[in-house]
Amino acid sequence: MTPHVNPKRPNSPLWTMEAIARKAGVSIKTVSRVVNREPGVSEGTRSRVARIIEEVGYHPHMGARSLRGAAHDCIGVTITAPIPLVPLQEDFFVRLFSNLYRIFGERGQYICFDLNPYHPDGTGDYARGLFEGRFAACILCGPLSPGDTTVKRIHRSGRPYLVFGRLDSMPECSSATVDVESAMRISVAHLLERGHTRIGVLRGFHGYQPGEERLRGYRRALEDAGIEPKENLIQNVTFDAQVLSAAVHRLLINRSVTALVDASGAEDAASIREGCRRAGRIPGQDVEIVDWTYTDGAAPLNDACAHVWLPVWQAAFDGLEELARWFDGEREGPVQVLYPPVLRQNLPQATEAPPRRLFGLAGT
Amino acid sequence: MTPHVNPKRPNSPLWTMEAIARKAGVSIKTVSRVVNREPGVSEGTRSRVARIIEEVGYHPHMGARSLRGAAHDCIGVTITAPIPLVPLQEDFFVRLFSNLYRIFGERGQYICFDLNPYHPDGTGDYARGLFEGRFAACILCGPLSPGDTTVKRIHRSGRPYLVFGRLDSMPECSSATVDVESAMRISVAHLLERGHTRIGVLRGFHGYQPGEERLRGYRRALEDAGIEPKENLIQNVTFDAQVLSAAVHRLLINRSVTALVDASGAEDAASIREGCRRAGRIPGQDVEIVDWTYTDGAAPLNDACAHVWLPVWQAAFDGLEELARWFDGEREGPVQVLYPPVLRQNLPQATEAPPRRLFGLAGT
DNA sequence: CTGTTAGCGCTTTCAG
DNA sequence: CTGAAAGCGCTAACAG
Repeated sequence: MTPHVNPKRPNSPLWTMEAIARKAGVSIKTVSRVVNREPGVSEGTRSRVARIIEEVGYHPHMGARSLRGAAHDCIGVTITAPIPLVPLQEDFFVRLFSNLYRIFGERGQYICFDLNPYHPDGTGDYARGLFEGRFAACILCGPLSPGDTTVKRIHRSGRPYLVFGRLDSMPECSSATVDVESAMRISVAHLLERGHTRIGVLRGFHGYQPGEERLRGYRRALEDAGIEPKENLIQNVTFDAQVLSAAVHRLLINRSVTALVDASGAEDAASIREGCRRAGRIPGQDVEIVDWTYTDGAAPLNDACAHVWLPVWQAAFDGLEELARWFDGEREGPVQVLYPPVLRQNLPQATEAPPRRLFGLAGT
Repeated sequence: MTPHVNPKRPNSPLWTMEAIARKAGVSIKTVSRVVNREPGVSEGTRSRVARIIEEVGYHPHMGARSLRGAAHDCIGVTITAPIPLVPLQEDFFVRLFSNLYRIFGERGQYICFDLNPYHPDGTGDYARGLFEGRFAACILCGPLSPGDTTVKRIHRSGRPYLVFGRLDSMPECSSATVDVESAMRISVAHLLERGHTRIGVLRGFHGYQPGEERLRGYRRALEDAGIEPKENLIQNVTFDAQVLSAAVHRLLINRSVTALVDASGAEDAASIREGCRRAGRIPGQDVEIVDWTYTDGAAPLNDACAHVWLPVWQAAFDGLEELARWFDGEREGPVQVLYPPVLRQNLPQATEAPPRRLFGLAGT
């Protein structure tokens, strides 16, 4: 029943077309026709071959098939930067997954994650799944480095892809994101209007494109107001609670700094508050804060004077729909979804939930 | 620079070993040696070839490689039943994913989901990812059907796999789960001790193995007490809120039924409560309820007289660790993790959170 | 309607 | 140290 298994090749297929063909007394090509529902096989032969396939649980070897360059059925998700720099919120991830299932999974396509393409020996390449012939399309999560060349290679390959972010050097990049520069401009402009001149900034994604966009927005806002940008008021931060509160402390210990933009992207109110406390400052009283949020109507920090909503999720899910249409040939690539940020004042007080990071949970 | 691209094969590799070999003026085998870090190449040749590989962004084609039966690096997760029958809670899924990342992803392995292997034409097979040569190991989520033969094929293939559940007809099955039969026995026994004789049951997973285990546990408990099992007191339910409350209503409208075991697996307190209300009954007063939970110390239904904790998550994550060891050859398969359920009384009152299902979120 | 042949990109085996 | 040749399982192209 079970054909010969070669101990030297533990992962070799249990059944091949050739074995099925022999069992059915037909040629390999006939089996191929049955498997691929091609015409040119009599009903009798077809059902006989189909029954054997069903019986033994034969499946065609996708490696061999893909070697012929046929269409794949695997959607890849990859991470463009080391995990600690990618603040995957649980909520976002769950929604991403749910949408991927609805758009691709329901038709039987595989959804494949390449979470850590960075080999210790430095041979990492976040697009490897695409170039290894595994992914038919690719979704890039996380910030791009300004000097990134990988996404250009992806672009040139012609395969459908989508980046949740942009790249200055590559306006043609297939992307779905929010205008971060504008978010910073309206944040700073709002504080300028309220009379502040020395405005501290918590700037996330240093060394990556979204960090650049934050910097440009800050400069533009001050230039527009005729003020010389003071870049010592910019603190580069990560998503680490210690780093965040230390940065807030460093900025606010200087009492001439009367306002703060939380553009960390961390949505971590507790750490901001802790930094204020250490500096002896009280949000809403002796320091005004504009904080950024990814959820409309949700205020990570209740005492902020305004919130800037970055609809990154909405952009991402719209982008996925377009990516699917590109994949299906219903439109051409690249995808270009860009949402404006929205400044909101007077949000209702809310419970300040701590951020829940996907990869902080391991072992629980 | 870019080699010839055949328009008839849009997914063909952009670079092959042959192209790299030609560019470097060496043979294919030498390139292969460099790619696979095999000895037998001079340092000069190696670095020259490596530089070209780096430059053009060459990656070996995994289809071609797997054709030779080499080890794969892709861990598959598949669903053993149609999605509506698999009550994937968001929390569970997030933890599953996080653990998969920690165990497999951090070493650079791919994690690939086959969420909907059920083709409309009936050719579905939840193990396809394994037999197509995509997965090196496979994790099976969801209940198995008593007549399942697919898992036997997986078992015979010798590849590492893990089922979050068991199969009566296959005690050797690699599994990590909780003793559901025992959960039902202690649930019913507890209510018998409290003087109830007509005990209603909400039984989930009808037609699947965990449904069978529930039934057996119910029969055993009554037999042990010398009571004739009355199977008309068993209501088969799904995870649908309407179905749940209707079943509760149907059971409790008969006032001779004084107790209820919520073995739906839905953790949906609101629907149970709604069913009681419709039947004019008050939990804790004129009906005693034992409800099942997947989280220790969390009481889905506050007015229950007892809770049975099924540590399915803990079993699952322990099982994953063992699966990884099997995968690495540090132990032999199959994995056998079986946790006992625990009956808890007097849990503190908690906020009754509604269940959040992973695939109920699509589009948001 | 059915079968034969060549070759996809890679690794294994064997020769230099 | 390096390379040539065979063949993995499948599909495209071409014969019967």
